[in-house]
Amino acid sequence: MQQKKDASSSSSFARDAFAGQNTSGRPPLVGKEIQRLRQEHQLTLDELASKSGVSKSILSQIERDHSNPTLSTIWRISQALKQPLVDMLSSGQEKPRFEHLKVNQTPVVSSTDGKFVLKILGTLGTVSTLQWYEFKAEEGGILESESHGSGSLENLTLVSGKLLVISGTESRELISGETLRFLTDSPHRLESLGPEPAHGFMVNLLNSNESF
Amino acid sequence: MQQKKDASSSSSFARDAFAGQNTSGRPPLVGKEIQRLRQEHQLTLDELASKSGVSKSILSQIERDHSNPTLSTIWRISQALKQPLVDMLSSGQEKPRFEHLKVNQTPVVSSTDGKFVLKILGTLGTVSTLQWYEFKAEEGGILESESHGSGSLENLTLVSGKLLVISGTESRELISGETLRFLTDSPHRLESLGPEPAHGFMVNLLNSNESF
DNA sequence: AATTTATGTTCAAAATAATGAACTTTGGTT
DNA sequence: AACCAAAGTTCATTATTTTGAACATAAATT
Repeated sequence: MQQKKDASSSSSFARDAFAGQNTSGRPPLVGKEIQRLRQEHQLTLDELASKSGVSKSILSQIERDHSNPTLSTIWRISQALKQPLVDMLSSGQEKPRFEHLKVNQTPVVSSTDGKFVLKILGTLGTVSTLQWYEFKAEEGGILESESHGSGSLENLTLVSGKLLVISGTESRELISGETLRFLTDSPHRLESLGPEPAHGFMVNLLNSNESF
Repeated sequence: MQQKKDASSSSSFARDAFAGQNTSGRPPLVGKEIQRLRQEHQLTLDELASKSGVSKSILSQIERDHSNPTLSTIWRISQALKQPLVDMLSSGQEKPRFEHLKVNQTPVVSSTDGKFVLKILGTLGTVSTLQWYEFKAEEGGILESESHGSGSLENLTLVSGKLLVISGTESRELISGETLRFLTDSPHRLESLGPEPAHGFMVNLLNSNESF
């Protein structure tokens, strides 16, 4: 008899996890989340094992965080549970927690030529992860932005006018009433095509560079 | 001499990746992305190895997708590169850059008398903690809402018209261009005072105390 | 060109994740 | 309670990742 595997594998995983120069945080513990999802789908370990192609024994250990799964293993599980891999990993981590907003002074930012005006309506989050704006731009008004960091998302709704949106190599044209959601992890640019002034709203989700 | 490791480990990783019942897709290939990030940070394999605590030999293999890294390994690398783990994984799988909602695809909610129209522009959060809207209400249009849960916050910006906001026992009158922020942990009510239609924008932060 | 230095790749061994079978536990039924 | 079936856990083995050292390759200096 050997009490080797489970007990020691568990502790060695923990050691492994904390190795290296990293002082803060730890690798995501996906066990709870996987178990939750599995139960939500009303699957037994055997069923998930056959769906995912991952053995039930390792599933059992992963759910209890007694094993340090391989990328391909996590991926196969996420596929079987129809859950984006990325969501599964981030779920264990901190959720955005909301804090109270400071008084809104509605600061205004405008392009150098004054043709593009941005009104900051609100900001939220400990690391300013969310901001929303109203914008007005006369014909030819341009707003150029740097990357907001990987994973950042911009949500544009055009109330009136015509707007050209360029992000990375792609571009879209928006007409009145339309909404566009796009990644802003690369420089991007908004241009009012006129003839009537563009007017709309924008909600930006900035990806904080927290551990996750 | 054995030509085992690199050659066969590569192919066995591939086999592994496609095993199981999953028919479509494949696990994210993080190699390219990791290499890109490392070079962006101007790090050598040795340097990244010492920063991350992951041996340089395995780094070399991971960058060439000759190994199927462990969750903790990827995590340590992502930490050293100051890159959210989740971003690193999703970078391989192309996400649509744009999501373009045409006018008629934007979900609309309206009051029974049709005088208050709410356009849902976007939602965010795995537990739907954030939503934003555009609204238009002709004179007399009323929107009644239940409590959104304690700690929930509503952010209203009025573009045009006049709006009466009642939350709990308090009430405020908003005129064009103003922004109001208030707690919605009790039933509340918006009323367009006219004569011109009220038009504005709303960002709601729902405080979800879900158990996870 | 030869020598050193820096960077990346492969090797052999050690560590551990993954597997299938055996075992235990849980819940329901007679 | 004894039995049974279903679900989860542990066991022994195998397959792979991970490691540190040796090796190879490229770049710079003499």
